Parts: sequence; C-alpha cells; structure tokens
Amino acid sequence: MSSTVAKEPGGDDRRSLILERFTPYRIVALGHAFSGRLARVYADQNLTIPEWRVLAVVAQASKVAARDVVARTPMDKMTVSRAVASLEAKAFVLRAVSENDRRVNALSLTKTGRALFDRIATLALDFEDDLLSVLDSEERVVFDRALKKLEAGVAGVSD
Amino acid sequence: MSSTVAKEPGGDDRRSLILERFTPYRIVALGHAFSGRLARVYADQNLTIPEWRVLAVVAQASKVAARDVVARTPMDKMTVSRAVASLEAKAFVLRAVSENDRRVNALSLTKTGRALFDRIATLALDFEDDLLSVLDSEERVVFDRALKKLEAGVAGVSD
DNA sequence: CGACATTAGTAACATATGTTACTAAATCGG
DNA sequence: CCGATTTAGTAACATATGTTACTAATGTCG
Repeated sequence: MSSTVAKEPGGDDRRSLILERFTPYRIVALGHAFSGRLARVYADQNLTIPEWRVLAVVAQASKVAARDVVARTPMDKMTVSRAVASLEAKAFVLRAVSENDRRVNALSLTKTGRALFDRIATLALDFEDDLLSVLDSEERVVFDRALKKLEAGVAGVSD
Repeated sequence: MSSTVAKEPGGDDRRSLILERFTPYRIVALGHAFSGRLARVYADQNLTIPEWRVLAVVAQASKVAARDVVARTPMDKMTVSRAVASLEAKAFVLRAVSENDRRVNALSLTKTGRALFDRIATLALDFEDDLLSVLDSEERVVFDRALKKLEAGVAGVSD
C-alpha cells in the first residue's frame, strides 16, 4: 500500500501523520486529561469549569467586566454570561452596574466567593506542583519558554 | 517536593494562582487555540473533529475496533460511535462484523477515506511545521521530552 | 450445560456549549 | 442635539457532547 514515493528534488518526502506524534493533538489531549483531573476539584465545590475560570479572573482583578473575562479566557460571550449568572445566584460574585457605562457589569467577589477561590487555588496549585514534579529544572524553564512562544504564535494570527 | 515554597512556618504565603501562569490552564488554552485552527481544515472537508480523529486512528492501523479508538483518543464511547456512523454514511470507513467476536466492528478506510486522510494529513503537518517554527531545535527536543513526561504523568493515575 | 457477570456498541435522555438575533446603552459624525 | 453605528450582555435557537440504561454477544465458573 505504501507506494514508492519518489523524493522530489529539493523537497523532502514528508513524514506521515501519526496522531500520537502530532504536536497539536498531543497538547489538546494533554489538556483534556488535565481538565478531567481538575474538574473533580471544581465539582467537589459545585463549580463548573467556566464558573471556575470566571472566578479566577475576577479574583485577580476586581471590577472586571464580563468582556474582560472573554478576552482573557478561551470562552465566548455566552459561556461567560451564563457562568456569571450562576455565580451570582450562588452568591460568589456580585454584579453591579458600572457608573461610567451602564451596559457594563462590574464584577467582584463576595466574601464566600473569595474563600472559595482561595480554597480551590490551593488545591489547583498542589495539582500543578504535582504535574511539574516529573520535569527537572532545565526542562521546566525550556518548557515554559516554548509555551510562551507557542502562545504568541497562535495569538499572532488574528481570527 | 511540592510543599516547600512557603517561607513562613505555618503561614501559607504560597504563590497565588494567576490563570496566565497556571500551567494546566495554559495547555488547555493552547490546545483550544490549536483546535480552532485545525477545525477550519476539517470543516473544509466536511469533517468534525471526532470524525477526523477516528479517521486518523483507522488510517494508522486497519481493522481497528471502536473500542481501540476510544482507548487511543480523548473521546468516549458514544462520541466515537457517532463519528463512526457518520463516517460510514459518508463512505469514508467500512464497518465489518468481526468473525472472532461478533460484537466488534472491524473498521477500515475506503479508498475515498484514505484519500481524504492523506489530503488532510498534508495540511495538518504543514500546520504543525508552522507552529513549531517558532521553536529552535533545542527547544523542540526539550519540549517533546517534557510533553512525553507529562503524558506519562497523567496516564499514570488511573481513573 | 446454564445462570451470572462482562464487554462492545447504541439509543434515549439530559446537559452543555456555540450561533444568531435582539435589546439597551454608549459613541460618532454631522 | 440627533440619527447611524458600535458595544455589552442576554435570549432563543441549534448542535454537540456526556450519562444512563439497554441489547446482543462472550466469557466464566459452578
């Protein structure tokens, strides 16, 4: 079945695509595995992943708008909107109409919201430590640098 | 090795969780971005992502069962089942009852299925080359090694 | 053999997520 | 100022994905 592919002059005969060696796929799969693990932590606290992400963004910078959350995470408007509504219903975030712009909701954490975030953050950081423990220090540095470059690479091309 | 960051005994002044620096999140987000890009390629060929994954697995090893696909990808039974049904309807894969075990579907690519796979594989590999072009050779090596370790790490803990 | 547990796959159901269209508020250009 | 355009957010709709329960075929062990 593998026909003898003649090497083109100047062109290399390409490697074939094997899923386990295809980098984008590997990263997606790895992310999927991480998500699964972390989802347990969130679920134990009655949070979905989008809710957790919103919580995390609002925890970092108070008075954020939903649109800021959209800009900083891989979630679209609607997902964020729903997560915010749910977090408000559970009294973890407050939604206040911004005075400057009354279209905007200024989001902030309630006391329980902050406590919840801190609790999950601790577990999440433990998880991260655990993950990264398989890498030596050189690998961590290079891995981090490579991630940064890849992030910049995909961010570059505008949608 | 994961609890040695706190400087004050008893005081938990751990680093705080910042989403953009949280490795699992970064990987998920990066994967999301990649998926988005690649999805265009598949969509141009009228394929969904699960369909593409099934196609890729079957392309590598003929006569695979749906359960093998489940084992090799981050998809559950049902997602694979649907993708296979759809691929069969489009005449890209064949489903034959295995003789040894008549519960099992032996999957294989049709001629058009193979052609489709080859076509997409070329585009996908181009995409990968493009991505990785931002990394120098040392970074690629270390990045690959780190990925392998992380993959092994998450595979280790059984569900 | 023959009840019982296990496995591959699917169907029916529930939920989650994305898409399009809309509303209210703000900004812009005259 | 005032109509036209943009923006933040949501609602209504469509689709996709996961969950549970079921069927058919094997395997197991008395």
